[in-house]
Amino acid sequence: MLDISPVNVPKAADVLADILREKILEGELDEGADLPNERDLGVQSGLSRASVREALRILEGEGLITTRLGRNGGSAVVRPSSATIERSVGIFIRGQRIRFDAVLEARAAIEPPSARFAALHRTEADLEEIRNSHTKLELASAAGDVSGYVRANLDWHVQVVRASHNELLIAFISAVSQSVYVATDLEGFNSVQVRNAVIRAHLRVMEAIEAGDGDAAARRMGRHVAAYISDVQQTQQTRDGATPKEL
Amino acid sequence: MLDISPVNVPKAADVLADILREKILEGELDEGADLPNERDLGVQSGLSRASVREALRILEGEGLITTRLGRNGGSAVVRPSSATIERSVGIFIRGQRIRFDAVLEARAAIEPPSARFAALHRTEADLEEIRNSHTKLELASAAGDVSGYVRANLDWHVQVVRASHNELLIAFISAVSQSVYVATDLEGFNSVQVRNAVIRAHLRVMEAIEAGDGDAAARRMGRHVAAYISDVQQTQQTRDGATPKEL
DNA sequence: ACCATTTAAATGGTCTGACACTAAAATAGA
DNA sequence: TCTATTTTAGTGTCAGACCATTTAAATGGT
Repeated sequence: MLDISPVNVPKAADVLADILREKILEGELDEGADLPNERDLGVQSGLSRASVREALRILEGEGLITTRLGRNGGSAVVRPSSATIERSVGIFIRGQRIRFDAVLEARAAIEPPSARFAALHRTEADLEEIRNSHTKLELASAAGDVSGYVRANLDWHVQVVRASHNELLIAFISAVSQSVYVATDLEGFNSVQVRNAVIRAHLRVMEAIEAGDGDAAARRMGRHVAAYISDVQQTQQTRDGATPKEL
Repeated sequence: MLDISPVNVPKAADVLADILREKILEGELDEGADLPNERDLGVQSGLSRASVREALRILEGEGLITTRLGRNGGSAVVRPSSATIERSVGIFIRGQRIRFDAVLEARAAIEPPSARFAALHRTEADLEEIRNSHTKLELASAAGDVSGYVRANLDWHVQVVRASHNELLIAFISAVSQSVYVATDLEGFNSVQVRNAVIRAHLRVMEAIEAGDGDAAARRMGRHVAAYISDVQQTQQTRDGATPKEL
């Protein structure tokens, strides 16, 4: 007797989405190119408009197209940005109940090597951005604006990684930072000592990046994030005992 | 006169998807829970079945639900896995034309600290998995099966990161490895010397992980990936001149 | 009573056709 | 020429039907 393995029946919308995705990623449709309107796509593909719409919605979810309303509307190809990664990482963290510690650990893993690359590849414009973020940080700290301080802090770290000019690391750090921000307990950073220590650490890292000293940048960033993590952990323990924090 | 900024009109499907997503991530609907069928969801939400389906398709794309056909079918909540991250990273790399160098650089950044965590957190089962992967690597290398060798090599690296027990780092490395594999030039590993050097490096890393020596694991892994990258770059240069490789 | 077979129900997948809404372009009016 | 209006090309949404698939229930044979 014939032994047929379970045949996979792909859905019409998936098939169309696969075809269009490949055309986009292959470069046959480059950025800004308009796709045919939904009715035409239906006629061309032999599918109903409903299926075509589902396919387009898939691609939109993947960040490959945007769809505009009204005359001259329709779907146009866009470059997938790190936003897609950030979204999926955010969902992953929340959905898997990744422990906050693990998120910080990932940050601690990525940032020192990123700082090294930043020291090696940074441009003058990059330094400018990093200094700007640091200035905001100092201002917020002096003003006692804890929320602004936390935001500026995260932004500084993202800017440093940006200077590495490695788009993947930038995307990862952005994704992780997003989640760090929503979970960071603002009260933990009310201490002036902690804030001042952070500022001093940032200055040392910036010096190394400016000097193009990759080893020093990585080493100092490593110490800085390690100190940050132990601060966070201490704050958590004094506040709510041994309860492991979840996102 | 009143000055109203352009109001954002969310689409029906997006609104419903937002609501359901929040219920899922909040834990109100936990893993395995069945959503109402599409018709009921339509009645409950006051939307048409088409809009409901679009909402469900969004959630499916985010890896939050799966949908089964037939009687007792329907949509059920699932835990978002790293597969979602892998997909978005893959699309990002291809869509942004991230240079192969940058992908390798990201790997080089993530793996050494991951190896450190692996040394600190690995279990006996982890060691077993790593050793298994390494055995496959040696067999493929001895048999001259270059494709199998490359696959086993990537698998070994993923297993090491797995031993770190940090789900985020695992997801990142899996995502990146996926892309490394499809872009790896097999011919670069035709050299027996290169393959043997890799095997020796793996052995040294494994020793450190087994011994729980985080510093050594990170250091050795760092040297290993650096050597790997310079091998790849040399192969590329001797073959096709200065053409930068894209994914 | 037990097992194999057939039937029916539940549910997602797809199609058709219509109308509503939006935003840009064409047109008309001053 | 400039502004207000109308047209129009497109997506957004809906309603309803039918198809396809899976499984539970009914049926029947032993």
